[in-house]
Amino acid sequence: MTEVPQESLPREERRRRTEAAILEAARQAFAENGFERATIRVVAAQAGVDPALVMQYFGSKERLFAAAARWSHEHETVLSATREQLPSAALHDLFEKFEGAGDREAAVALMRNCLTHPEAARIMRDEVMCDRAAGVARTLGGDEADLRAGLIGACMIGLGMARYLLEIPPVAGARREDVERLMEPVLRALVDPPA
Amino acid sequence: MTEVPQESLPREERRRRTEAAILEAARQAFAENGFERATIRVVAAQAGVDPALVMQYFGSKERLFAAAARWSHEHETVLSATREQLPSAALHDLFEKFEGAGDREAAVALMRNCLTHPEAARIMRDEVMCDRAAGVARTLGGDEADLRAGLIGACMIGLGMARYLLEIPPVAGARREDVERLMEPVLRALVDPPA
DNA sequence: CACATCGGTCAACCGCTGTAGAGTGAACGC
DNA sequence: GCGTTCACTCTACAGCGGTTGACCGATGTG
Repeated sequence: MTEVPQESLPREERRRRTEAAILEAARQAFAENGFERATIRVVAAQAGVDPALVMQYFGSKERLFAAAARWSHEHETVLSATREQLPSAALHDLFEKFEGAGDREAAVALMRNCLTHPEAARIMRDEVMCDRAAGVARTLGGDEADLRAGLIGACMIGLGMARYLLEIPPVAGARREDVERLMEPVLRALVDPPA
Repeated sequence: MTEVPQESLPREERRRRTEAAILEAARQAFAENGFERATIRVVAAQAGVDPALVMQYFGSKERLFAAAARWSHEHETVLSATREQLPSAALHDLFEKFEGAGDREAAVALMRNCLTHPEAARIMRDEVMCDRAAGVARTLGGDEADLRAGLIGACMIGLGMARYLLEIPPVAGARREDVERLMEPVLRALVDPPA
């Protein structure tokens, strides 16, 4: 967002673009450096704007973060998947989130901060994990469905962090298809636990 | 570490106890609030000591963190396990680390900060994951051994974070044996990948 | 006992960062 | 055209937090 020229645009459009520029800069900063190390001043500079304007638009750094770090549930397939489809659906959702077209930065921003920022932790626990796990548990059925669904979520968290945030070489460097092929049976062991 | 009385102890012993008190307070603070939110002042107060003394002992907040957040590899069994034992060995190591006798706080401190603190990320990636994964890969053998070992690590990271840091209810509240029983076949799917 | 040493404290500095309030010039409605 | 509105900027405040250097009193040593 290095200075998009906004000369003589209608006010409404101007406002929307500025807000979008700030949000994008914020997502990038929060995703890259984490909440604490990301400063309003850097966000503003990246958006080509005065720091005070960020406050005017979002009120506080906390609220800016809340607006920037969203976990979009659209295009997710895991909740409408059958037992059979569930493993590949879960993997597909993760890949799409981080390698697909949507705003990957927002997801990274949330994930990067979920261990150190209270609100990010809450969203991750309640909205991303618990709600979804409850739906998955219904699909699973059988004994300990809640725990099995939670463990599926845990594995997905681990895979996401290892591949996209920690960037552990063999996991981050592998081709998507290879990871999918190897992980599918892993998740299946939680869908259909052996006796 | 609320005020251990140290009247009239030999200097050397006094020094050791103070250093230990600071380290314990630091581990707790870093584990609980993360690097940025943990302040030298709070650490010092918790250790019953002046903030300046912390600097005198450790030089800087960075070095204090490096001293506090260690991932002890002692008592780990995964590297000496056979293919057959590997899944339960990995789970055993994780449980022992976080529920066993050793200093759990140091491990939590490292894990909590590995997404936002550069040095913590480095340790997690290089020392905790890569080195161990290389050993595990040798035990595994076969095709894509490195990737499979990395994915085992990823699952362990996910399990650890979900259970001990994010505290996702079904995973955090489950009994250790139940998690072990359900996760063992999960890891086995990476040890002996189905054709 | 006198002097050096060392654990420990006190007070202060200084840079950074979130935040607030007044001000400015261009777009808008009449 | 003209006053109003609104996006936006400038400047400044205030608190926090890492870090420092001078200082103090007890412990050790000859």
